[in-house]
Amino acid sequence: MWPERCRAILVSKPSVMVIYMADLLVWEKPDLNTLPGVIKKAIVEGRAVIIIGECSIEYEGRSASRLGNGERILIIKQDGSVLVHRPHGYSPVNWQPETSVIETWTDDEGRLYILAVREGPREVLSIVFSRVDLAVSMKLSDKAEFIMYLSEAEIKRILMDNPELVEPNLRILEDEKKLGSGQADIYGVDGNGRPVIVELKRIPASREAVFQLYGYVKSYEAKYGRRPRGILVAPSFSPSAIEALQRLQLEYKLIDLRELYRLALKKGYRKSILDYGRKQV
Amino acid sequence: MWPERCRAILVSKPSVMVIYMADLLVWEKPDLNTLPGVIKKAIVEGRAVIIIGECSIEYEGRSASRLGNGERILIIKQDGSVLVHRPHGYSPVNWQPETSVIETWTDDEGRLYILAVREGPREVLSIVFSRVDLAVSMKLSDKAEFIMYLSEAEIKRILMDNPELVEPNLRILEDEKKLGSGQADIYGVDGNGRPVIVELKRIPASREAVFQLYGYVKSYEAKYGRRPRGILVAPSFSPSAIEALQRLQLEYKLIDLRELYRLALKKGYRKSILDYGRKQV
DNA sequence: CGTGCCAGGTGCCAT
DNA sequence: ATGGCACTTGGCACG
Repeated sequence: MWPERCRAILVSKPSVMVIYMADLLVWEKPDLNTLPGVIKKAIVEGRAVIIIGECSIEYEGRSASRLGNGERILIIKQDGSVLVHRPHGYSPVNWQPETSVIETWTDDEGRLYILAVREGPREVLSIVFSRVDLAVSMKLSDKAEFIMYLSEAEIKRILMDNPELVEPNLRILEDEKKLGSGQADIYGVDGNGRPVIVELKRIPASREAVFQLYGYVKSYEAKYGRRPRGILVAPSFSPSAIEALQRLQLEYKLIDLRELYRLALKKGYRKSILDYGRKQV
Repeated sequence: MWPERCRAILVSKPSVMVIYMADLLVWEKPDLNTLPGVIKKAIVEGRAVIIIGECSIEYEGRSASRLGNGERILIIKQDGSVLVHRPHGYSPVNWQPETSVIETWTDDEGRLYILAVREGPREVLSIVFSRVDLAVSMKLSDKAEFIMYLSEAEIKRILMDNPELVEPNLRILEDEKKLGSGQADIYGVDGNGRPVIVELKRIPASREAVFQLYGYVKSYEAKYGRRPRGILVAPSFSPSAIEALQRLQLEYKLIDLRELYRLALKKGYRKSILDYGRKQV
């Protein structure tokens, strides 16, 4: 049933085991009393910890939550970030961001307490394990650079190199022009010398985006005494966005992300992976 | 150095091991060729998989990204959701939501490929492991109910039970009144019979919240021919929010989340955990 | 530190 | 499916 190169070891009752390798330690069915030491040592040495077992959770901070007993995966990273994952879904059910300080101990009944505390705002995450099936401690080395394509920043770069994609004869004057409390994505002048403010969205534009653009237009008008054109650039527009655009006398321009991506691919000589596993027709 | 109840086993060269328990299997330094079978079997049986090792990642979908070799933690959950975590931070560096379909194989050079593909929108996540230190497969049982306190929904419930916290003599008429494209949090009438629209924020209110409220007020006016009062209720207000409130002739009301939480505690007989680990003064 | 704003935002619920 | 919006949003940049 299992690949033949795997050996299977049946462990019928709780036991404790450490497999020691270069930088990975594994405890199977550990005595919970040993884990506070494991966790503290890991944190001191910059190691990450994974604990799999049955726990209950309380959180209190900006909000508050409670979760009864269940089997979950806990990850404590080197920087103090904590994640608790249930068996389903993308999001952790509870977590603590990286600035948290971790305390851990066991009580008389052998339960393992893990407390992740963060200040400003004060938030407390309390995890109590009644049973641990597996604990792993590891030092991860990961120095690779993460490269993101098609972010709003990259789209803006493409549009600023090719302003005719927004409007013919548009001349870019300024990137991230400060206006009022925020900053306009792109500022320039059109073929008739009229100032143009461009707000760019890489996702379908909602009414919020229109208000954002409107705020820049109003700030510009208040500052320079001249009403600029305002153009919302996005791959699509919600009905409420279009209604608001018309009401506030603003313009909009569709962009085709695929087209922009082809442009980026051409410039960067990158190969698409989107066809992986696609059904052959 | 380690707690004395732990046994340490030194593994000097790659080997393959399975620890079999009720519902948890562990492979240490597995031959990568065995892992596609492990993963496929896990998915079929509704088990989650954790793989720790060195991998590179490509993603393409709504955006696109690339990440070179590094040591990471991969989680594949029962529902097809995939998370890849680097050694630092709260967020996974790459992921795939729960609807993804997972394919996995190895190539001639023994590298492990894991492809998570999602449709609508089509997104492809490709993970290639060149080395795996640990693989875990487990069936997690977690039926507990997650209870969230102090969400906006709970705050609204408290305010609707105690409308005087918003304004004396306020009478609530409607919850989530549909107005235009969105819906106002609370709708009622004040002591003088004038309609009141309340927009509630559980976080510091920004200018966006003011525009949101303004949209509801305008929609109400357009629909009923009468300008209602608009009250923004929040724990604090940004300067730009206050400026916008005054410009648009809207009102605002501070709420004290702690006070509301005490109310909720009193009703729910819950005990705060915020004092855990706080320094004694 | 707060303020503003993007994010492959995610999640929930509505039509 | 799309729209509207809250979220312990997280994350970054900037003053």
